[in-house]
Amino acid sequence: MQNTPLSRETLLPPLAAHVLEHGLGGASLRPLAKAAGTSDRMLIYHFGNKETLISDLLEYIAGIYSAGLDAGMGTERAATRQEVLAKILAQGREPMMQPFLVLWWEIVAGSARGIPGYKEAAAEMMTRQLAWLETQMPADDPDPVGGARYLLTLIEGTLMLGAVGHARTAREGLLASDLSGD
Amino acid sequence: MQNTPLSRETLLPPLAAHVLEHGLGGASLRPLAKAAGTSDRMLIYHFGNKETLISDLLEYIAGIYSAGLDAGMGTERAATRQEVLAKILAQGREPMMQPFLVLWWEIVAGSARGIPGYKEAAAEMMTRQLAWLETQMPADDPDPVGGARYLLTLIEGTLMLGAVGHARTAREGLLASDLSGD
DNA sequence: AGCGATATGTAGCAGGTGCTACAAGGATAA
DNA sequence: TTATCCTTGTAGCACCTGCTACATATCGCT
Repeated sequence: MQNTPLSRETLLPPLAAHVLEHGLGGASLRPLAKAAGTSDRMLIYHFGNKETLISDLLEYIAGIYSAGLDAGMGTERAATRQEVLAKILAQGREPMMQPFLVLWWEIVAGSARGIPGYKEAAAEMMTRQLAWLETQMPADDPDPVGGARYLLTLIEGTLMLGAVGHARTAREGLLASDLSGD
Repeated sequence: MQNTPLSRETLLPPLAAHVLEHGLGGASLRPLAKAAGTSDRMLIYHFGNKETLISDLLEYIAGIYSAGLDAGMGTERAATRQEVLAKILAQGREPMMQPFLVLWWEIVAGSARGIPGYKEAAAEMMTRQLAWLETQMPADDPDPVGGARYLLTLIEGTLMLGAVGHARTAREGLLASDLSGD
């Protein structure tokens, strides 16, 4: 009956799609299995238990995210930190990114609460974003490494405020800063 | 048997304590009721359903948080933005604040996902924190309103990075900024 | 052809979920 | 006293939870 052989590799993409749409918190085996065209029985068979399923899934999603960052990197370099910031925040406002952002806060929450697998995935994604951000810094930036960390802090703060309906607060805060870097 | 009459008001404090310790995600009626010394039956009776229970609880917790901010406000004013930032981040590192922070990310996640009641509570808490932050700005700050928004963005970004194990990244980022304000 | 390993379907278990039906206590008002 | 309303306890329902026992089916290998 099945056309494609079942394995972790073939299962993870539809599982990730389901989680991106419906979230991690309410993700239970039977809906997940349905999204992957299988049964809960098979998910347990291939992953052992739910906890490692979620861990593997988070790792996989972190991988997609990293790949997406690399792919979405524009060709021309920004000239100022403001431009870098504006470019990234604009990217975060794109509809395509929304499910990712929503899931992201769930991962942060799980990480803060110490749920197995969450902190690893979250830290991995942040490390990747930081590395990517360093490549995006202006060519003449006096301190690209520190600047990237500074911008990352501002970006995450802005995203958080946006998530709770305070996008305007963050925008006004950024306007009130100069971002000069020295 | 019961010494204190049951009502929303008497139920909310023990419920909030339970949620601060065990989180919102896994909070189900029977454990919540047990923490409050009642039965799930009574929780439904007094709140109607679980959704309004959680909404009321979030509102109540937001209230505690605001009160705590007011109470925790030091007497002497900081002289520079760096001092304000350092003071607040030090406060966020206190053990007493940890359950609150952990819960906070769950609220942010719920807000981002649009779960009823979460966005209201989160926005309320941010509004309060912003107002409090404005009162904390240095007396000679050139732009206390914008500066408070800027600092709030930095604070939340720092807290988020801390939640995912990147506290050091945020610290280095803040060192690389000057925070001057003009 | 026979055999063992891998893979999958069906059924089900023990426990948890939000919520409700029903009855009964207790206070209060007539 | 009787009637009424507010509050509470006991059972229970229908469903969902992760996971498992058991029986097949399918495959490569000898």
